[in-house]
Amino acid sequence: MTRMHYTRDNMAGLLRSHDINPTHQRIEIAHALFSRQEHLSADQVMAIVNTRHSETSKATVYNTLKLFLEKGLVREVIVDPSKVFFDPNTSPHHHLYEVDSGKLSDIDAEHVQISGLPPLPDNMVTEGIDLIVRVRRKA
Amino acid sequence: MTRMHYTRDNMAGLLRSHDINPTHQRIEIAHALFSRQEHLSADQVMAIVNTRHSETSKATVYNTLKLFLEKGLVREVIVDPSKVFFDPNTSPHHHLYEVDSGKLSDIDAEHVQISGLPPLPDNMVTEGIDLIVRVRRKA
DNA sequence: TCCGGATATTAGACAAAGTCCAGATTGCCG
DNA sequence: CGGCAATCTGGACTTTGTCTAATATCCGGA
Ligand SMILES: [Mn+2]
Ligand SMILES: [Mn+2]
Ligand SMILES: [Zn+2]
Ligand SMILES: [Zn+2]
Repeated sequence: MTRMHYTRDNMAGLLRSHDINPTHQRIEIAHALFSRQEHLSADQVMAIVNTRHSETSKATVYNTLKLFLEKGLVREVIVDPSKVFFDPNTSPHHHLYEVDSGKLSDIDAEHVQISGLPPLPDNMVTEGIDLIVRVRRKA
Repeated sequence: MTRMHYTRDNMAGLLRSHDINPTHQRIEIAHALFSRQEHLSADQVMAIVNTRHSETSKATVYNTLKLFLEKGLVREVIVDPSKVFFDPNTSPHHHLYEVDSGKLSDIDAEHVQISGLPPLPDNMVTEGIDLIVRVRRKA
C-alpha cells in the first residue's frame, strides 16, 4: 500500500466518499486531522484552522466534527474527563494515554487479543470496544 | 465472604481504613456510593446527599470525591464525554456502557483476558487498563 | 474549660467545553 | 437575475468543574 499524502485536494474526495459535501471549512478541518494523523480536541482543531487569520467559527468546528463522526470519517476518543479527542484513524485500534502529559497515542490492534467477554443481551449490539492503557512517568 | 451491609456507621471505619478523616459530609457521600454500589456522577451524589434538606455544598462534593479518588477509595470511570462517573468498586473490572441510555454496568474481570499489548517504554508504569464495551439497543 | 492552630466546609465567582439559535452567506438551478 | 436549500456565523447560554477567601469545626495542651 502506497503512503497517502493528505493534500487539501484529496480531502474533497475523501469527504465526498463519506457522503459529506466538501465546503471550504470542512476541507480545512479534515486537512487538520488527516495531514497530522493525530488525536485532536475541538479546541486544537479550531486553533489550527484559524492560525493565519480567523476563518472558521467555533459553531462550525463543533458541527463539522460531529458530522464527521456521524459519517464515520473520524472516531471519538474519550480518555480525558475535560475534553473529547477526535481520531482520524478509524481502523480498530487501542490507545495509550499518558496521564501526566495528556499525550495520547495509538496501539495497533493487530496483536492484541481480548477474550472471555460475557455474551451481550440479545437486544444489544456492540458499537465498539475501547481499550485504554493509562500510563504514568516512573517516579 | 459474607455480604457487607453499608451502614453509615460502617462508613466511618471504611474511611479511617483509607486514612480519611470521617466527617459528616464524607460519611454521607461514601454512604451514597457504597450503599448503592452504583456508578454515580458528582451531580448525582450531590442530589442524593441533599435530598431531605441541603447539607453539603458543591465544593465539598467535588473536594470529597477527589479525596476519595486519591486515597483509592473509589475509582473514576471516563466513558461519557460530558461527565465523570465515580465507582465504589475498586477491584479490577471492566465496563459496559449503553450509549443511548447512558447506563453503565460492571463486567467482571475474572474471565476476561487481554493479551498481546506491546511493552511499555522503560520510564513508564501502567496506572490502569480501562476496557469499555460500548453497546447500543438493536434497531 | 479556654485557647489556638489545623482541618474542613461554604457561597459564589470564575473557567472551559460544548450547545443552540436566529440571522447572514453561499452555491446552485431555472 | 431570483429563489431556495444548505451552510456558516456571533454570541448567548448551559453544564461541569475549579478556585478563593471567609467561616466553622475539631482537637490537644495549658
Ligand atoms: Mn483557508
Ligand atoms: Mn445527614
Ligand atoms: Zn487513535
Ligand atoms: Zn465499575
